[in-house]
Amino acid sequence: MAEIQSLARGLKIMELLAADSEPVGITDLADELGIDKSSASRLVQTLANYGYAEQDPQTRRYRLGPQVVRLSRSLLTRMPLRDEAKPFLRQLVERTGECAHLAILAQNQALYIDQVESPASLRVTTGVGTLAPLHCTALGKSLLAFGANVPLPDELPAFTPRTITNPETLRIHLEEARRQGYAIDDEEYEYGVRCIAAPVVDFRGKAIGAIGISGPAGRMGLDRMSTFAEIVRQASGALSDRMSFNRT
Amino acid sequence: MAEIQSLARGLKIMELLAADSEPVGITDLADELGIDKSSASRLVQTLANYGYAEQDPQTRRYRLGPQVVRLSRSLLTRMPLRDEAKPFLRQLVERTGECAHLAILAQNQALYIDQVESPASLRVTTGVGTLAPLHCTALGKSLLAFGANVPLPDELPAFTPRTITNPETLRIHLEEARRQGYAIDDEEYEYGVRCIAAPVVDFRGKAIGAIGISGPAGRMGLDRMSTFAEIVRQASGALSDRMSFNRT
DNA sequence: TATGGAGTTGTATAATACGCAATAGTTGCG
DNA sequence: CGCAACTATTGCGTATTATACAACTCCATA
Repeated sequence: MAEIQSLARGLKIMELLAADSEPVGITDLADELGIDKSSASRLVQTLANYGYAEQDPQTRRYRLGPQVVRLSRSLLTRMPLRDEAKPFLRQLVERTGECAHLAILAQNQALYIDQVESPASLRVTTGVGTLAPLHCTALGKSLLAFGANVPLPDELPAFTPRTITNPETLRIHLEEARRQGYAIDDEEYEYGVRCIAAPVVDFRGKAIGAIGISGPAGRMGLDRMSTFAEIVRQASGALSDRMSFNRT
Repeated sequence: MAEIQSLARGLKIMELLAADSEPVGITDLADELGIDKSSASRLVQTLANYGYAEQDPQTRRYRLGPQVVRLSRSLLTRMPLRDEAKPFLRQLVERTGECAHLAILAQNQALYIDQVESPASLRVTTGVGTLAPLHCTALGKSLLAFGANVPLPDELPAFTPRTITNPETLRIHLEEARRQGYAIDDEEYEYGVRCIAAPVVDFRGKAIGAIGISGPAGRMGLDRMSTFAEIVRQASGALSDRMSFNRT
């Protein structure tokens, strides 16, 4: 596991640039990485040469460059799951009136890779590229419950009073989700937001992703949850079938 | 302009991974960069360690990793222009029934950074992260005509018979766009697709981006173009006003 | 005008990434 | 079924290359 130091440092710089909402100065970068200013300067200049960083001409500080957007698109458009899922996401919005999302597993979190927005003016959008925890989101739970060899998170941080923080409770909860074929997030991640999601499975029945809907608790009343769940489950099933066909 | 070699090589590898739709092997990477296989292997391993590359367990080949999606989102969400533009994009879709797009200048090309889809089943979508040439798209022409110090492209490749390939013709065309306050793409980039776009300008009147609509030529008849142009111009003007206010 | 802070550049050193060669693992063909 | 050709990975000595230190420049501020 030989690691190229200067490449690793460059990647870390990109992450620092991404983490800070304000442009970052060379000195800060150098301090955070524990390297000299000169090294940081040259690394970030190299990033800038290739469009991965950008220098604010005024402040001489650096922020992320537009090249990362291109790479992201390249990855997303080459993802068969994403293409196949799109019509189902649209269908979900049409049938439920809520925003629909598609996520995959990345770094042991749920990575949102597509979204179709609801026409309602009050809606729950989650930008493409967002990472969310597995234990308190409907998409995350679907990935947990139906994924192959997905370990339970070590920590179960609480985001609202309803977040499940006990591993044993979560285990039972996931068991339930497996039985039902779908997972629910009942204001466990964000106040006033409920979600329903179901896994997209491959030919082995293991999750390669998850799709679901999110909406304000007002519209996603508990009485309507089972109806919505059925709609989501249908869509995820049909999408899973399509994905299995694609397997060579 | 000292460049860190191994970081540059790592970035180039990411671009190669992005360019190929199929996963790429170490040997190919090494050949294309003109370096040894061992170096390529170690570089791509480092990328993989940080989530910027992923190894297909079956073929041992590499593709882009999910980390780039995160970086992209981080960049896009921190872009004030994008937030401000969203309602105007929605408004454009509402008023014209066509897809609306937002682009900025990146690497002397038009980089699409947001999109709102039309509800019509026949629609012209351009994924976020797409790069398009400046000389034959409405958004690109807007950036060219109203940008500060944007050089005319050296080459004007033809994509359709209507593409403007003569620099002098383009110059006059841009002059016209400047006078009108908007730019048109009349099937110059893609058959059957017409676009109208106008610049988003800062307090100096220089373009920081452009918004516009794209639709099938059938619906975007030449008789309706001036109506649509007025709608786009209004939206871009209002958005420009908002962006000027934000300037400190 | 001086001063303190920023980022960039010059340079010698030594760490580091490099290429070569050998190994291990896989696919394909006879 | 076994050999051959190809793949990716690892060990290792060398020299390139990235590094840290320091000098320098550019700005803002006092």
